[in-house]
Amino acid sequence: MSNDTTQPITPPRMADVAELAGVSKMTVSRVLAGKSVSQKTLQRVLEAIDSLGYVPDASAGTLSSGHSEFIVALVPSLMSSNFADTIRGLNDVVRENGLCLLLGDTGYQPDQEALLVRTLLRHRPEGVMLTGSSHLEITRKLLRQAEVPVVETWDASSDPIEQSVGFCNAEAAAAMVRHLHARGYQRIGFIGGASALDVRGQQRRTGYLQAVSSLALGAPRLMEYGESPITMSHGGESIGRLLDKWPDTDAVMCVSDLSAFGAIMQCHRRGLKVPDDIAIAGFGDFEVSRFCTPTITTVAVAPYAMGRRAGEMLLVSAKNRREGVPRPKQVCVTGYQVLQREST
Amino acid sequence: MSNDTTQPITPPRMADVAELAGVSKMTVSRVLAGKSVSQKTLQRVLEAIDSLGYVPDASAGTLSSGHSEFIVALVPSLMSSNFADTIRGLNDVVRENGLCLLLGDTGYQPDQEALLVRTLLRHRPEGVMLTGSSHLEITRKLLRQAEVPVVETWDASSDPIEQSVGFCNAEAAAAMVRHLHARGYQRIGFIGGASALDVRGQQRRTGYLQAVSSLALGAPRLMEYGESPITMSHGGESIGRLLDKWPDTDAVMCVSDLSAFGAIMQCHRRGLKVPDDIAIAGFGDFEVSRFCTPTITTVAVAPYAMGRRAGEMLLVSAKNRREGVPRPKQVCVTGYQVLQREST
DNA sequence: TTGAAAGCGCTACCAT
DNA sequence: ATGGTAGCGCTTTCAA
Repeated sequence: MSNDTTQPITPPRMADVAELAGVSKMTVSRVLAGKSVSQKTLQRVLEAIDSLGYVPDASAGTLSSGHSEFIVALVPSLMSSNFADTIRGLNDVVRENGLCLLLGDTGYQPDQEALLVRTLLRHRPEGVMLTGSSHLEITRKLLRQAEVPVVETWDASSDPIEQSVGFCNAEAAAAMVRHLHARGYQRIGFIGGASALDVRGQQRRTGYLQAVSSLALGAPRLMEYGESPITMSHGGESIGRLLDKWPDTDAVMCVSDLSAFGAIMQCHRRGLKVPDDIAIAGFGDFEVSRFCTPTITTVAVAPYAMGRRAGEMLLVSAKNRREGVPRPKQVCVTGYQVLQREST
Repeated sequence: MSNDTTQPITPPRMADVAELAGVSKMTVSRVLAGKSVSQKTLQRVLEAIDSLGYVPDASAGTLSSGHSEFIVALVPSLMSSNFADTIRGLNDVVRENGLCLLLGDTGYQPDQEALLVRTLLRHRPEGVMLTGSSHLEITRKLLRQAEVPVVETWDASSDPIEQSVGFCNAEAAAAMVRHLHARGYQRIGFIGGASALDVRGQQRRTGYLQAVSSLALGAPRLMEYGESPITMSHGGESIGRLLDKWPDTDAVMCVSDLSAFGAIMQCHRRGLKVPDDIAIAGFGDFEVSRFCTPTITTVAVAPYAMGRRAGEMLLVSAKNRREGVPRPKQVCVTGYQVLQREST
């Protein structure tokens, strides 16, 4: 009968490895850190680690060294493939450098963001990636006091907390309006969410309004409806409302490809041809916009690249902090591109 | 001229708070843990915390208490909205209970999974969520040795490492084939990825093969092509190949709604009507399948619910571990449902 | 190349 | 209700 005790068995510690290998803890520590030890010692230590199944305790290491090897990332929503791509880019860089990702989902709630920042700062991350440039003052204060490297993404902020990587959402949306106008459309509407918390959506709306105004396209045709995150169902409902209100609309730009797709499907059901009866454009270059019929004219941004860049900026900044090098504010403006496809 | 020094300022520690409040560290610790202290003391401590901007150090707490308050989650891909939903469900539960999510992306690579497990185990998580039930022996061993609560998701494993929550992918796929057959389709094909590493995709293929065999539908029409994660482009290319090989196919089931969508769009381009000329079904009930034209017949699973359930199981298991209560193996089978829509 | 000692910031435990 | 003491398991620093 085997001794099947259930009481907590403490996992092996570094001292156990040291004893088994016949060396001191320090030597084991050096092996783990990849520092130079003699060939023979290395061998013995590795064997001991292996035979004990030793896994170093990160909290002890962090406490002692002052380096957590954590990067925190906060996104408004885990559901959007756009933010997921940014996380993926960040994670790739983070993993390549042996760090870990601590993820938080703010649900587009600034107070939730503040709460997450406060909670996650306890782990003394080496860097924090935020989404957008709009944050509560308490959030900024917590970050400032922690002196932690911060990079804001998805928005080319003019006054970042520290660094930012992104584009101007208003400008990109305006570019789409100008593009539609250049193709001959005159009565251009906009479909977006009703939530003021979706700052990037609001910025795109602002860009639309500015472009409509400067092109003298008449009164704006603004349909704001539904909560973020914007989904496909959003587009179907919104286009109906917009056309009810302004039946002679000849083109619509949507705050997201997802709602553009929903809008197109709804038009088809209503017997409207896209783009012959009405043109519909999206934003974000989601996968669906490349594969649906008609393919959707959109604005490509670079979510994955933003994530990677954010990771790189964070790592440089973390290094500078360790070395006491000053960290100037920095804005990295990424490009966007209007992609003309079949829907306009 | 302000004293703009760049040298690292150590953040306030608990002792600083204690001193300012005129109490001992222990009292501060109790306040933070929400334990009972006198009203007056509480007030003073909270004020001190606030005025210093004190943020407790999690690594010190973890080292001392033995509790990390981390939950680790490993997914094959951050891009799939299905896995993102599971993460969201898990994260919601995790956050509701004040813990943090450590996220890892295995890229469908078992060795990457093992590496992540090894790395993340250093943080002594209170629980680990894995995707699928197929893992390297080293992964299982690391997890077993750590005695950490583990739950595998997306697969009703008959022999879980500890717990599992999911459904039988083969059975669900077979149910779809039977559904198609019941609607009168006879020459049913299957489109999936070519990668053996996508275990759930392979299981669905197995289910297809079993159903085709038991229904005596003749030789299987199997098109395996492309790498995971399966995307929309996958479906377009695969359907072409499948129809080239077996032109009289009357129905196709795809390993994912995304490839089903791609396949349908490709059919439209070829002038084939769906479902009149060919029926196409998907798997997973992605958003696109509810909104495209025709809407796509699919198998709904419950990604978000699986994530939540996994989180709950993990927390219970973590509590049991703390209290020395034995943790029996446990399999939670979640449902699936064939949704008949327009595409079949 | 290796080792011994000190201590990182917190919590458990036992006093008072 | 509150405080003192003793570590948690590592890395840093200095010495050999």
